[in-house]
Amino acid sequence: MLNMSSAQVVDPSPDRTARARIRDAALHLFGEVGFRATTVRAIADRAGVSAPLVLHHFGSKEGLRQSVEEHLVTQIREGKFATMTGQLTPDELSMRANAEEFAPAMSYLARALTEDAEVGRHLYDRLYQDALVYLQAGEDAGLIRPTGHPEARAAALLNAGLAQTLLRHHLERVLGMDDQVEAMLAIGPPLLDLYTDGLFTDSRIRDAFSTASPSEGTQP
Amino acid sequence: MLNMSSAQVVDPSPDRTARARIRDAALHLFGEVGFRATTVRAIADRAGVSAPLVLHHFGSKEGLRQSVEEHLVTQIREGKFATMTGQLTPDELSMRANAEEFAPAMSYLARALTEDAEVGRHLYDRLYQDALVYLQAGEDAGLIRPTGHPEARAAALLNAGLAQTLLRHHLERVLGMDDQVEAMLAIGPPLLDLYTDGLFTDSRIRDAFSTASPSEGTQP
DNA sequence: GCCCGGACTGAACACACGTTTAGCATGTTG
DNA sequence: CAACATGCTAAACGTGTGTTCAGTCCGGGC
Repeated sequence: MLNMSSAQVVDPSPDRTARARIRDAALHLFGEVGFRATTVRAIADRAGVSAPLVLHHFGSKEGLRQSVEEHLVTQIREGKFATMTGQLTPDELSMRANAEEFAPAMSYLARALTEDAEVGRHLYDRLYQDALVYLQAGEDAGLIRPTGHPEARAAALLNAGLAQTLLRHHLERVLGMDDQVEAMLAIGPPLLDLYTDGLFTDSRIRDAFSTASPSEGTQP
Repeated sequence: MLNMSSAQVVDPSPDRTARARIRDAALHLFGEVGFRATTVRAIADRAGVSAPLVLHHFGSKEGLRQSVEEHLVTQIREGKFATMTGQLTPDELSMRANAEEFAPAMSYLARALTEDAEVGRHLYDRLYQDALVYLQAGEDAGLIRPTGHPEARAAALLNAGLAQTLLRHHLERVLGMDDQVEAMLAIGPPLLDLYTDGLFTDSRIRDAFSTASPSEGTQP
């Protein structure tokens, strides 16, 4: 908010239509600092246009948000953003490319997930359905253990995956990593170990919970 | 924001000092809708006082936030909020009591964790240290599996636990639960199974990742 | 009684910001 | 050429909101 007026006019391709530049600028700023903290003038500055032009094209700041979100919803439908749940990882290079390309959208969606925005619900529901069928397919193929609570398991695992994106800044900080990709790579092995062997050495802890009360929680 | 002026003046104990009522009202509203979206007048209404009195006691809206956060930091130091990472669960009744008592603070801190607020870093660092020593103690006691990446594992598990709080609204929605405690109880068993047996039936998936590249990620 | 300081209020101020208005180019159509 | 639409801007307007001002009430010390 301080030197918002002096925001650099990033014009990677100055020939693109002003309307597109405005929408990109809005996505970037909304994702970075949030909708309310972003001023129409800051969006205009970043897109290299005047403030009234923003409203000329989108009617209002709220209309601009809706346009941004509609664009995101189509991308959600196309199955992008699956990487938010923990990288599917072809290789590090493509991870970096993906992270860079979708960083603004990811920031926006991360924000939308923790507030109760329509687009956040949309994304979560999609990822949840994906997780359900993915886990079921793994079960059918004999790769994933069966469970008596498929919905709860899918949701819990989805949350665990999303958390690595939502809390990426903290992850980088405590692990001393320089960027998100590095941090994601660092937690890969321990997560694979967790998913393969579990965390406990035996069933004593689970037994303790199941005898104490018929259903219970867990620890870090 | 609509009928913010008609916010009910919740006065559970009208004898408490105005200063305390103001701080409570601020914590509640900041946690509910965020700092920027909360007006000084709304805080004053909720506390049953006038807007200038808020500033008389705390200097400015920003000063009020700092006062709120200082109060939270002392509570963090006292080790409250450990339940954010997945309930330690004495029993359902105390879970509900705890959830109710700390709901406003939890909302505030959940928000602080996903933005990059000072108090959020403070909380995360504390929980991370707790997780590290907790897991190490479990290892020493022979209950937790050893790992070659204790920091990364602790951070990843901490995130997974926190996610259940950060994404509680989505969890409730997709599982059709009525409140957070119910949802937490629902994911307890699958998480215990995950921690006890793992998710995969054998090590094929991990092997595939370790042969493909020396370090890699995961799926929902 | 008098004074002083602190809690407290209604009214007003100042600024930020979304939005509106009026107008200027430029290109296209009749 | 006239008429008009389109993309765009500078300037101004109106409102919401943090903050300040001036003053009231009240309790305690002298």
